[in-house]
Amino acid sequence: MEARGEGQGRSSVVERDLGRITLFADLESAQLRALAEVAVRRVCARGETIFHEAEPGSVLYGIVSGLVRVFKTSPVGRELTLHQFGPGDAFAEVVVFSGHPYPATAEALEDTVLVGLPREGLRQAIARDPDLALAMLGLLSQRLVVFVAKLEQLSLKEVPARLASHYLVLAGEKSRFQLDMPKHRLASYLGTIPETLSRVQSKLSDAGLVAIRGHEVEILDRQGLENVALGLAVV
Amino acid sequence: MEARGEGQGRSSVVERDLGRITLFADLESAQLRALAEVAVRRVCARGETIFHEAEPGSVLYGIVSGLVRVFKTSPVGRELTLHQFGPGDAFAEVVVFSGHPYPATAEALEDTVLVGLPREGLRQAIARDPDLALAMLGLLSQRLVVFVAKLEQLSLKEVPARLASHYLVLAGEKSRFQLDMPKHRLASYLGTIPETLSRVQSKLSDAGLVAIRGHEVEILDRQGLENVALGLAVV
DNA sequence: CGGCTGATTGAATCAGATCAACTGCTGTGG
DNA sequence: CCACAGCAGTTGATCTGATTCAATCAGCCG
Repeated sequence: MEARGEGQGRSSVVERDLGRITLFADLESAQLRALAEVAVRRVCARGETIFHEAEPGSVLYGIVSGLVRVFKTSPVGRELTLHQFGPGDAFAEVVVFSGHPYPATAEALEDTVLVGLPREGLRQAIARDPDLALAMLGLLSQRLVVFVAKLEQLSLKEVPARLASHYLVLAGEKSRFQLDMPKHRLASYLGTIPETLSRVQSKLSDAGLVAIRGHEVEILDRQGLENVALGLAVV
Repeated sequence: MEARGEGQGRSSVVERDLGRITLFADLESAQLRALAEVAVRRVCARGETIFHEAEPGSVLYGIVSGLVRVFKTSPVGRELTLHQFGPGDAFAEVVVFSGHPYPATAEALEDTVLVGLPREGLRQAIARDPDLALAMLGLLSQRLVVFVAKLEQLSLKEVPARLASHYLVLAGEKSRFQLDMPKHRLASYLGTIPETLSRVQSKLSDAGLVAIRGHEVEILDRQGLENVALGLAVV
């Protein structure tokens, strides 16, 4: 449970938490204090559901610490992971501006501390501060770009191409990196299932494009991997 | 070609056009006039490409009249239609706020009149007018909701379920309606190909759920169709 | 040492894509 | 007015990527 102290004490804790959210990092301290007035702290245990798909609600969350997964579930139990968020990230912006219920389910993957911002308080802050408005628009646009890429992958690319691009994104400039989630979740993130992911991973290894040991991946043939990612080469 | 008249004349034409875009419909006339100063009119012939995927750019478009399709193309030539937009709609908001190049290609399906708003002018208008900011946030959120639904459909539902939901959306309360695009484009919109769409459509007809004559669809068994849409029933 | 979860492998199956042929409609030009 | 080119749509036969089901294996922790 949270401290229930009134006024200054509670508020300044939340204010500090808010400052850690990227979206609010550049706010004037007066703005931040105003937001802190309406913000609520929420602590979730690992495994806890933060909100459920189709549940009506109007609060945007920022992650102070912890890890959160946002996903959709099919009637037959398969899952599609839409995002995995860490400290500093904000999510569920959509319910604040669209009036829709939560379009997906959010779950805490670790013990997680959140700051929640209810619709009205946030809308007022945005109305008062154009920079915050633009920052929020940037965040949503960013999200849209990611979704368009995901749609393209799901509809037009096969699993090897999706996995190859994912590796390339994670790798960036480097040639070795760590997978940031267990493989069954990576499968759900790529819109497939663990068995298929496993087979595809072997194929990429056998083709000499990557080497995998546990959660560590090394890129051996970047060009080849890019060709697979673009669908130009088969594995 | 467009009239090239300076000042009042040209500006007021654009101003009238801007007022027809839903996003700007509620703007004060002073705001509208300011926007009109930076807006450019653009006329596209049927079949013309408005912008191409990966092309750098920074202008948001509103549709004064005509019809526009936004889509992604795969290396092997398959297409995924992301949206079809008509008069009053705005599109390509993403490039204004994210700095990314256009994430998809836009094509005029009919002779089309557009108003284009370059990044800086629009950002200034938004900074000045909180209501416009909120309207824009609402639009982007709306878009995100649509994309999440599309992602779910592509990854978790099979083609019959996608087609059934599409019918239900188009139908609304009514039991008869017109398809708003030719079938090959509907296929691309649902993430499949014309042959498959054709077969699935027959299945829905054979199961007595719908009746189809040309572009007119009649819903015969709403409950049954909803079950298919949810993936609860097979056809 | 069990027992659990995550990961892998194999065999069978299936939805959807591909390839190819054919129908029907519409508009154009001889 | 008919012939025919051309595109939209349908239908059939086949192929294939991916899922399903089942069994096994590896690592980890109590």
